[in-house]
Amino acid sequence: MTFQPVSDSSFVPGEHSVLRFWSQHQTFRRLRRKISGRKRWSFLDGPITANNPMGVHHAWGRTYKDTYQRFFAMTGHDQRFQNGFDCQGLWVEVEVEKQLGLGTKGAVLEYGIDNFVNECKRRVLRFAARQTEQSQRLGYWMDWDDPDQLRQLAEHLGTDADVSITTPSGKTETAKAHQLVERLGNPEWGGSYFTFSTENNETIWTFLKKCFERGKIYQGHDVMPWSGRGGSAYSQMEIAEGRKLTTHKSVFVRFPLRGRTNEFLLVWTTTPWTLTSNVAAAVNPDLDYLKIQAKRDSAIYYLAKDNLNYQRLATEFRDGFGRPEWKWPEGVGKLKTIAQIFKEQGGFEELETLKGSALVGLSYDGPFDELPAQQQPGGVPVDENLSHRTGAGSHLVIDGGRDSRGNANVVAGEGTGIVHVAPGCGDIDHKLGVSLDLPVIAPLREDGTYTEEFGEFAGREAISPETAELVFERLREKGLLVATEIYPHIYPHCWRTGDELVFRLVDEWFINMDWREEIKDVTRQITWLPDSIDGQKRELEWLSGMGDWMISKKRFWGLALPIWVNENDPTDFEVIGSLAELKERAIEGWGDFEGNTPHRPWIDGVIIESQAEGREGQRMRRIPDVGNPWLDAGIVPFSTMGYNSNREEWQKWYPADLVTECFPGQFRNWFYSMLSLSTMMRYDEAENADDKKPFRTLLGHRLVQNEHGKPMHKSDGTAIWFEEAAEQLGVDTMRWMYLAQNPAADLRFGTRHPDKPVTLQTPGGPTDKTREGIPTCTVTSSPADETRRQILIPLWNCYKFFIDYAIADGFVASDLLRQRVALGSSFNATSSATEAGTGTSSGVADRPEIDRWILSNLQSLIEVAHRELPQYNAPAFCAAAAGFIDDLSNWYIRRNRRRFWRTKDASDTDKVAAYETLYEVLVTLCRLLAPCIPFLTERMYQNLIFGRELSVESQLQSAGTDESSGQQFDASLPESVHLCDYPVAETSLLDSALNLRMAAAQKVVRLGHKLREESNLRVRQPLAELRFAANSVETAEAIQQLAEVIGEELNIHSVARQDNLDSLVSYAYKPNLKTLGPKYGKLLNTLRTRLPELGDAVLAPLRRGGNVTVQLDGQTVDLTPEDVLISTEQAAAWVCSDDSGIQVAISTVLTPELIREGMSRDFVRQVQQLRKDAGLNIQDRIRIQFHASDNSVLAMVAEWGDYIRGETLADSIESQSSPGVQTRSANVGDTEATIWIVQLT
RNA sequence: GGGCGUAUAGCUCAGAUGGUUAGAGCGCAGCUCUGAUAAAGCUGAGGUCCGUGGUUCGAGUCCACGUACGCCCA
Repeated sequence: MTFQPVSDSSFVPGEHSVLRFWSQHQTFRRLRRKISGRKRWSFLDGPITANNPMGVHHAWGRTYKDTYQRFFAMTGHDQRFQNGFDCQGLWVEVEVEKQLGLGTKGAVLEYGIDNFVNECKRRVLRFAARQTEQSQRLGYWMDWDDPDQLRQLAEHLGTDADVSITTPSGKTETAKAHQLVERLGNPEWGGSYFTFSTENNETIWTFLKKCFERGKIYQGHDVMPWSGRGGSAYSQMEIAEGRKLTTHKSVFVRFPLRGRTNEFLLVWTTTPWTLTSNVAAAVNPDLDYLKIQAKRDSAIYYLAKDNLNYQRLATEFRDGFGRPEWKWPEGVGKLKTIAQIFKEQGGFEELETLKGSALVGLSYDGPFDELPAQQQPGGVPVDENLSHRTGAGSHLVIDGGRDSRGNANVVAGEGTGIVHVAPGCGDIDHKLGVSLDLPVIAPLREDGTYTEEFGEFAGREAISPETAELVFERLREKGLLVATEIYPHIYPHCWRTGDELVFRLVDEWFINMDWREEIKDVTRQITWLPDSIDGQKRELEWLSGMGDWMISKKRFWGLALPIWVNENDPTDFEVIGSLAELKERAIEGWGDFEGNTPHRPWIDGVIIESQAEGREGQRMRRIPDVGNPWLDAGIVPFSTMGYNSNREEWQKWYPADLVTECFPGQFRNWFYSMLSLSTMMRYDEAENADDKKPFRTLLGHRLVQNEHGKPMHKSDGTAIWFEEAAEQLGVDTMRWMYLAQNPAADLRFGTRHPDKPVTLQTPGGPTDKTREGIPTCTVTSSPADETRRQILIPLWNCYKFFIDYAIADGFVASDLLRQRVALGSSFNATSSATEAGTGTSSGVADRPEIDRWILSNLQSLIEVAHRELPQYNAPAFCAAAAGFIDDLSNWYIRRNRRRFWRTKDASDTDKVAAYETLYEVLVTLCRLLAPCIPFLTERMYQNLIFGRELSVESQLQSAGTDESSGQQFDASLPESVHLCDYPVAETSLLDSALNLRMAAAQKVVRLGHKLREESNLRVRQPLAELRFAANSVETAEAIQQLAEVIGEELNIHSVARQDNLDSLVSYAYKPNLKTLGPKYGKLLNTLRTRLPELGDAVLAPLRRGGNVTVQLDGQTVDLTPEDVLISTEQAAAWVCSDDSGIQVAISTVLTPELIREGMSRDFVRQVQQLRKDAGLNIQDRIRIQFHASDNSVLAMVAEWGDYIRGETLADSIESQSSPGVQTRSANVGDTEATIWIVQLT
């Protein structure tokens, strides 16, 4: 077998050819066959939302997922390789609404829920196909569905046509599209799981049924953040994600006190529309309030004393609102103090101070008491229990009370200290109202407009500015308006549509989470990585503080919540646990439903009968709500592993060994939902919390940011699409970046330049826009450049170096050698091969020290891999691998180049040892790095083992023909690096003493380079002698053994060991504070100044390991060698330096001989550059011609001609009287010469 | 308002258990090396280790208070 020549790295086209290779050779399928039936390693994929194409932020987690799966496959673990798609929920609806131009819930109803839901399914299938293709480009090996088939299914959804598909497992299935779609991902078919599958939805029913059996499901009424256009309430977690800085027109309004003439409560609000629903006014009884009188109309106002001159939002005006992007809005003035507002209106006078408690109990006239809503007994909607009260009749000053932590709800500062309370419009307001039996006035319908009880406001949209203006207008007419202003604040917005949220009274369904302690116990059983972010603590904190879980949403596309309610009695409801149970209970509608998926609208028509005592036979109808999508994702540890369909199989894979996701947010989303659902699912099956955990280890990682550490946004074109990065940076590069990154820190990935469009060379040909039609743009990334420069290119060049010389030299890897390096030493076949020798003339033990050194380092790296990767610590492995590549490139190969250059000689065992060592290192390194950078390692492996180059060119040539034609491949060797076993360290090759020896030599070299630099002696100038001494015999011997290597590297003729450098250097002494401190305490300061003064005369014995006793300030001080730090200072004609016990001196004397030798090196160097510039091959021969006016050059050539010819493969060197045409003027020593070469054919 | 965390070179960050002249990578400047390298090596400039007190022979490190920023919760 011969190696194929290697050109430059061409990472991206190389990746394309590897993808083709894997596909043609079905490499992944073979891997699965190889590990089938082995011990299991269970990975559970967190579903990716199949609603948009992937960006680079998705690729981080997917790189972890792929790398660890590949690692565990190579270490012989069977796996499921199942990807997941998150399919249901509002995020899909929002996109589909946009796509169809449906702005409101009403528009959706008009379009038809069935059409709408089918469109949602189609969107999911199309983006699942898209993300599948993107994932494949990343090299992510999963049991993927055929993307084209997913698109085909999308096309046929909603039609009656039969569709045929071939499943990933190879089965052919024919049915209507929706019937195939609902079964995607089932164990018999294989492929990704889809959370819209019937299995997934039905398993959530199982969960909800268990909740119901434990009495945890209830219907609640609450004031919830609500989006009018979205027509939906929001959970706490969603609000936190949607906060934005905005401005509102806020208003100071006055409420006339009943029974007092011209006296008012001064009230302030940022939501004028809620004034229509005012019921009460809250004060803090402990706070001081002022009574002031306005000069203009002699009106008397009450307000909190501290608020009168309070600089409202002063810090925000200066510093913004807590995030960089939340600066004070331009064009909005600084806020006025209340005092200033009154001054501008004619001035005021302070009358008296009183406690808030003095105000409690006063009644007042509301601003909109004429509205029917204010007049309606029991409030809006009517509460029968409060039918004796109306809103208008309840206007009292109340105590604002305290929150759960004991803080007052009403505080001084912003506002007036008197808070307008509308229990139908606010969360705290609602709680207050409930506690005081105040009637609730809820003004808004689902679409965010006023109900009919609100007079002229009826039908108006609450959040529209016109509504606010109408409120101001009416207040003005009534003489209640004091002032308005533009007020910036952080306000909740819909996290998807960006609309402002309002607070609205709604009926929703909840899970009572009073079993949180059970979940916390389960949480404690799990390993949370990385350590530094305290994931377990964060999760426990969330679980401690979380409220009940609102699981319903008044939407269309999602889990059909299996809650059936008695049409006559809303308190009579039941949760159905399976479709079988539903079928049994159904009295109406089952026939129409059967054959459809359990989604709206099809399931909505199924009616069952109540079995409640006294209600038997009454009709029950499903609530129209759909479920919270985190239920969909949280159930996957059960649904995807066959909990309901094949319990035995499920037990094999549960719990998962690993889940990994981007963690900000997931503590209250996916992690939370999985923990909760698993705890409930297992409550009646397992005793110990440990048996309930859905996964053993969680690996979280932070966010991908742009290069400046700022978030990337789709909206401003700074978010990088996956293919933009993949085709410009290369996915091996990206993968290394992700893997080497500390998962606890944001990754500053790179920058997209929206103003610089670029054509991408994709595997499918050139393209200048994404599939969605977005122009593709230039992406720059300095971490990617760095990764390529420091890792991938050096690795590639090590490989190219080997191949170049192996070809030039005719080195052929023997079958035995190939077997040994490809199969690894854990195989019997190989160990015998090792014993029998590998066709080489030397075993490892006989190879030079530097060969054994790199092989020893290789074994260390293997050990690091086996230690770190099972602990999911890729950064530690990557760091070690980077160090190894650096050692290989900048020390091993750099120091050994000459061994490869030597002319051909079959008996040159040292040269063979060099080739075999480098060959073994390269192949083993490929196997080690294969899980991390699967493309590059595959290309290298194919050539190193099979002499097959996966280049673009060879792909083009072989297109249409059998790729392997003309090549014989050894079937006994793994066909792909990914079918190899992961390397196991050969402990007999580990030699830590050797590592220390080499480290000492490298230290000497570093010192030598430093000395040359300091004394301005370039390396090409040979020097006569280096002397060294060390503080231990071992170190000195180590350096001595590597003296030749050191001399070569430093270009110094003699490297000589000395007992000491006394004759060349003087010594400086310093106390070692660390050892002396504890012994002498306060004497240390004296010691510090006096000890160096004692000098070599007194302290010399310390250098030879002896002790010294001295008198200082009348105290006896015993010094051991450890107590003193010794450094060197230089003497004449030598320069010296030292580092951790090693001392080095270099002779700086330049003799004429040395100078001529240096000139010869310069001369060679110039010729080599000429060879390179002329593009000569390494074995091409030349003739050298030169012209020099200085005789010293001629003298040098006369002396060193043989050397120059040997180094440069020159047949002759000829001095010319004048410069030639193509010449190079070059410095040779201190003089100049012009040199040119002629190639010999 | 509560809890947690962070503050070290122009940028990004290391700096168990207190110890002498506080490091690395990137960037910058210079030098060197190169028959694999888009490289690499070396040297240099660049630091009130957020501030103030304290403990100690000795504090970037431990303690207290303050300041700024981040995250979580309310």
